[in-house]
Amino acid sequence: MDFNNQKPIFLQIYDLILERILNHELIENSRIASVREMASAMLVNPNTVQRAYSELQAKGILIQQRGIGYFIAPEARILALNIRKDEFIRVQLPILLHQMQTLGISWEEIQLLSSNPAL
Amino acid sequence: MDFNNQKPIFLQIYDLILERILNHELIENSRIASVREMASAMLVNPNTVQRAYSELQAKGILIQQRGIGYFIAPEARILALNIRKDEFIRVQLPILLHQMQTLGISWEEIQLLSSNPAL
Amino acid sequence: MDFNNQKPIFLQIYDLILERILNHELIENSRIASVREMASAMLVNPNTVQRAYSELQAKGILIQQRGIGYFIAPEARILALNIRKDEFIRVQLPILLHQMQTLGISWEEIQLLSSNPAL
Amino acid sequence: MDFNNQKPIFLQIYDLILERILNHELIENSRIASVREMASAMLVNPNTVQRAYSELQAKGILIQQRGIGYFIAPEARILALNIRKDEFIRVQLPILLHQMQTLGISWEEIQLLSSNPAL
DNA sequence: GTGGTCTAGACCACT
DNA sequence: GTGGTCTAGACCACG
Repeated sequence: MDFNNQKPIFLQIYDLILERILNHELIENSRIASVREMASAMLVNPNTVQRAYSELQAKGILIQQRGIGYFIAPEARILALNIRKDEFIRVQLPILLHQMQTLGISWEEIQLLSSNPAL
Repeated sequence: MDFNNQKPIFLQIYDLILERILNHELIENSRIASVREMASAMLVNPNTVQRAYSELQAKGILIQQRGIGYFIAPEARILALNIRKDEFIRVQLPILLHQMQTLGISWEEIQLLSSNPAL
Repeated sequence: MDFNNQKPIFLQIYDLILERILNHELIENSRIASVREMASAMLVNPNTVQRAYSELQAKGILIQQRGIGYFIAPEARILALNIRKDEFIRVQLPILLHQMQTLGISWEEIQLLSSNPAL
Repeated sequence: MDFNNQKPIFLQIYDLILERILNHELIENSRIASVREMASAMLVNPNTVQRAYSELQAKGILIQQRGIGYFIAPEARILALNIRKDEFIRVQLPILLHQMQTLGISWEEIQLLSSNPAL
């Protein structure tokens, strides 16, 4: 967690969970840490975690079981992939292309820069 | 101007001016519209334009001549290019690479997607 | 049982039993499954079933015979009908009427929609 | 506002605004009271109003203009109507039909009850 | 124990 | 002034 980031903490948590699902660190159908557990693990207020969980539930990534906790949805990974991929194509790719054009950078240059170990 | 965007308006103006300099729509050494002119043209609060101009001045893109107005710096275009390129390499490229990895997208796929006319 | 529903599980059980009495699936004066039996049949915490039974007992639908179990009250069906009908007229009908007014839906429209086989 | 209601306050506010748009009490394109104004008018915490506004924004009913406030979206009324109508057909109508069946109530009876002035 | 909501009060960026 | 986020702490219903 980066508290000095401009990105809201609840979104950082949201992204972190998405990432962990993609990484297979969080397994479908398994239970995820309770709101309170996650909050104390991340040194964050439970409300903040709650908000991240709610958004994930709204997207179908998490499923709440009353009085028990949140679970990773059976189809969470594919959903997460689609959400991320969709956002990538819809938002980030156009920006990338636009920048390449105005900055006059070619695909060759980018791939060259990408092989820089410092990244 | 997209006022329903999450990007601050002053940053949108900032980017717009940078863009216009790169496009040769704004010529080095020429005068740029006054804060008030720009503000009324964009239906925006003058404070907002002021902030964009100030940031551009801090980066050396604009030069203020007291009592006269703001001018495009002689070396504005090359500066603008460097600012953008630097930010691209330092910030955006690493994110891009990370996403490609977690989403399992290859350069070939990206270039394929990029040729989509909808973008 | 729909555990991903916003309706509390104990209420779902409560309604289910009422429904079965109205359907003649549960017969007056007969014994209903014990709390533990019902709980394990429904994969639910016994506390949850207990609460449903208690509410039904409070309304006179179930009768507890200590050490033996719960029984469907002799007049359970008529009671259930009245409870439901009363709640319908007191609570649901006014809401329905209000919605019809603000949404501009007429009785004819509703009856038309109702004949939709998808419902 | 009914603080002793089981329905969350933020949802009550959400519904109230929807209702006012349908009633033409809130006009499209006009500004709605600021979060703080609404909060003090309703004797409620600003966070609670904030949440209601956010949900309305997510549905396209409200539009935020940075630093200025929230506005009723141009197409707010039609959107509100659709949201409500959709929910009515998807959720409430099936329940109504089901109840009519189990309670043995006919359309004639309902319309008779509906003309009761006490409602 | 679980999550859901609310308040009070704070700090921030933006207009 | 505006909204957005966060914390701390409380209370509630549910299992």
